[in-house]
Amino acid sequence: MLPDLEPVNRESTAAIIARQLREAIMTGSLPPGTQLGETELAARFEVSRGPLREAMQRLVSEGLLRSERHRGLFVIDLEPADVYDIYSARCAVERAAAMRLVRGGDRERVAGILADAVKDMAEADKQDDPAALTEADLRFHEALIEASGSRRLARMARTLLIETRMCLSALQGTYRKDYQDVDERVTEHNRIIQALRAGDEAKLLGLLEAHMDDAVQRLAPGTSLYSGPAPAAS
Amino acid sequence: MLPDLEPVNRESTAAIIARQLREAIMTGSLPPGTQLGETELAARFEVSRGPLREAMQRLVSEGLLRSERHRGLFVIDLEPADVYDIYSARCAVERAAAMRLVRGGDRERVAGILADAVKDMAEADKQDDPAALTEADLRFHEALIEASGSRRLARMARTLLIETRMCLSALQGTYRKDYQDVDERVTEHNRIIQALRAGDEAKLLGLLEAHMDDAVQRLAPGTSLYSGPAPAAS
DNA sequence: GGTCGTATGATTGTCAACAATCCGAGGAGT
DNA sequence: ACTCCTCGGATTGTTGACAATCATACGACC
Repeated sequence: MLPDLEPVNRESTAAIIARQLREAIMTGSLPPGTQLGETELAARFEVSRGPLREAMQRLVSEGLLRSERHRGLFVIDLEPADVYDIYSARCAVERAAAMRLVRGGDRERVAGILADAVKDMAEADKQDDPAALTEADLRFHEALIEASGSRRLARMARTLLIETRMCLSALQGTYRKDYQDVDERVTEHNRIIQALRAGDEAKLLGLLEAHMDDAVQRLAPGTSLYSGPAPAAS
Repeated sequence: MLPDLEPVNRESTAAIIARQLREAIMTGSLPPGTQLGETELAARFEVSRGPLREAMQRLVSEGLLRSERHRGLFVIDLEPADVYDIYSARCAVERAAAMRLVRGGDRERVAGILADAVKDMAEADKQDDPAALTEADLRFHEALIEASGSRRLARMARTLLIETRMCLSALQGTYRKDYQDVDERVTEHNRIIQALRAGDEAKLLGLLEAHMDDAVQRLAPGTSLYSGPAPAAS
């Protein structure tokens, strides 16, 4: 009779606060190493310390915060080895998502969504807006995962994409100088869409791997997904 | 001067409780769908509801608990589609771990650890102890991930292995009847070790995928990693 | 001068009480 | 018999207060 209406299930306070904290960490409002003072944050969110602590525990279990007992919670700081760690994990997750899509998803619909993100990337490039470009880039990958329909891959990817943005912020200086390659980045994404449309799984996965490897080589010169983790693996 | 002594960093109460809750969910002491009454659990852990709630929020963010506001927290219940979801995610994670190992790990040392787990599997088989066999099986995969040295892969795998055990418990009936294939399972694991020792990445990854696919086909007859997710993908 | 001990302030960890919401039983009305 | 309303018990959500721990500044002592 009525169109399928889903159960209400309102969001818990901890979930809302956790989301805002994630956003703050991702955008750099809470830079790596920052201590999260409970009193101050609780006042800012206009809640007591209870719900705030619950939210922070979520981020601890996601690996975005590190806890030192009786000392406080700190935003994790990324070491060089984390670049490889993050991107190899992303590669695994996005590979799996792509496989699901090719093997049983609505490829054409997804390709359209992805194409929108790439269009935004090109737009951001034309307007010389690096922040918007990064945002569109991440949205591309987020959409790819989302479209796979896997709750678990989505949850993993969410954290990994936040950490990716943290990497980019931390290495912003060295990132800018390679900025001329933005055309190539757009092309890479377009080729991925093309392979998805064609249903060419081998090519799609290969392009994804190469895409991740490119990023690793840009962010951590001298290392590569194909040459294995750095000696000081985390 | 002194041998490298690491910072103390004691475990938080929430972390301890969270670990015990995970254990209880994994072993089936808290079956899927169970509501976690705060008063009762807090009394059992001999803490107040505060730390307990913090611990439970961790499990919510890991996806092991689902939260219904003003109603309570429940152990997730696994639907048929989750089998594919879990195993495809596991496949991705373990693939990535295996790649790291082949490309930059101490293959021989790891192979030894894995061989121990397989030996325990064979032992459990001889004594007709299915619980011990499952435990050894999971320890094999846990060790594989652990040896990869990736914090992120390890975190993902921890949750996935718990969910794997939940699947096995839920489908225990249909699992037992295929029990004659235990030799084959041991052999599969041994072949994986062999490929790892040889450093044959392509073979290693292929064996891992096949291993996961076998499990999917056993647990959810008619579906396969290679044929794509079921229509009602979660 | 340098090191150790001590006190002080601030922060985190924990708890018990209060408020808000949900669920079920019971009864009135049709 | 069925529906709706209401009420009571139980559970969750939130808060402020208290205890424990940590970091820093200051002063005593060698």
